[in-house]
Amino acid sequence: MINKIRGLLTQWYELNKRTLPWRDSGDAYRIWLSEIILQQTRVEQGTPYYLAFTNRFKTITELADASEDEILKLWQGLGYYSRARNLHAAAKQIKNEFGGKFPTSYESIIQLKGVGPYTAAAISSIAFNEAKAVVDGNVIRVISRLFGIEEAVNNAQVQKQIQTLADELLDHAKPGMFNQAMMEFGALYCTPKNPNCAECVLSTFCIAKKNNLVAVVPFKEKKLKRRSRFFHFIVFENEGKTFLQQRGEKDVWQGLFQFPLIETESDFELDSDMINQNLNAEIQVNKAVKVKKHVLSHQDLWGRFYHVSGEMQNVSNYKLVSINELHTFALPRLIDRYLETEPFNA
DNA sequence: CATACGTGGAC
DNA sequence: TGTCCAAGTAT
Repeated sequence: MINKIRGLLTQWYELNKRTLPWRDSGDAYRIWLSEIILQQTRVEQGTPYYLAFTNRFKTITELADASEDEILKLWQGLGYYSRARNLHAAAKQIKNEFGGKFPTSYESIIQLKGVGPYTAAAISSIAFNEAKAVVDGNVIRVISRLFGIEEAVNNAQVQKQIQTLADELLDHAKPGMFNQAMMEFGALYCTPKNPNCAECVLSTFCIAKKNNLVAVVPFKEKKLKRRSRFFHFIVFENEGKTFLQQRGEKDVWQGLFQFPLIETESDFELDSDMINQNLNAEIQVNKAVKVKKHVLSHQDLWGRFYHVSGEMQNVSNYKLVSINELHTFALPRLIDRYLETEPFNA
C-alpha cells in the first residue's frame, strides 16, 4: 500500500510539476535561497525576489560580502525580515566556517542561521540526496487526509506521528524528488480549500475522503486572539525633504525605517496640538489619510497618515532625508501603500 | 511550548 | 469584511 501510494505520487509529480527557476538546478546555493524565501510564502510572491537575489548575487561569497542594507532593500515588501538578516548571517557562516562551500549534510546545514528542521531536510534531500523527509504545511495536509488523522495537527504527539509517516513514505532512492512531489501535490491538488479530489490519484486510498472529512482535516486547535493597533505616521514635507526614524529591535518591522510615529490604543484622528506635543515640534496638519488595515495572524494594524508642514528642525532621533531617496530605505508595506496614492510619487 | 514575525490571495 | 493560511524559525 505504501509502495503503491509512493509510485502514484511520483508518477503524478512527473506529469504535473511546475517549472520553477530553482527546480532541478542541483545548486545548493539556489535551493537554499529559494527555501528561505518560500518559508510561509507562496511561490508567486517569492519568485520575483528569488530572481532579484540570484541576479545580484551569483555566489554565496558575493552575498556574504554585501551590506545588510542592500540585502534588506532587496527583501523589501516580502515580510518576515529576520529571514533576510539570517540569510546574510548564514552566507557569512558558509564563507568563514565552511570555506565558502555549502555544507553537504543535514546535521551541518541545520547549523546555519534561519535553517530549521524543514529547510535542512529540504536542502539536504534536494541538493545532496540525503534521505530526510520534509514536513511542511503541505505534507501535514496530505498525510493527515491520506491517513485520516482527526486529532489536532498542532499537537506535538500528532506532529511526531506525521513525521514518522512521512519518513515511511519517503522514497529513499530519490528523496529530493519525492519531497518535492509531496509538497507540489499539497500545493496544487490537496489544497486547504476545495481540494481536487475528483482528479486525485490517491483518492481511493484517502481515509479522510472515505469518511467524508476532507473539509475538516487537518484540524487545528484554537485560534489566536488578535490585537488591534493604531499607527499615526507624521509625513513632514518641506522643500523636497522629510523625516524618517528607524524602528527598534523588538516588535514588528524591526530596524526598518518609517515616518515619525505616534501609536494609540484606540482609533481616532490626532489634531495638531497632540502631534506637536508628542514630537516637540511646531507643525500644522494639512491632510489626514486613513489606510486600510494590515492583517497579521496576531495583530490588526491600522495606519493614519498626516501630511504636515511647519518647523521640525529640533526633533531629535529623526533623520532628515530627501524625498527622492526615500525608496532607498526599507519601508513597511503600510507606508508603501500610502506612498502609492499620496504626494511622494516622483 | 506558546508566541512573534509580514504579506497577499482566496473565499 | 472577516478569516484562514502559505515550501517555518527563533526565542
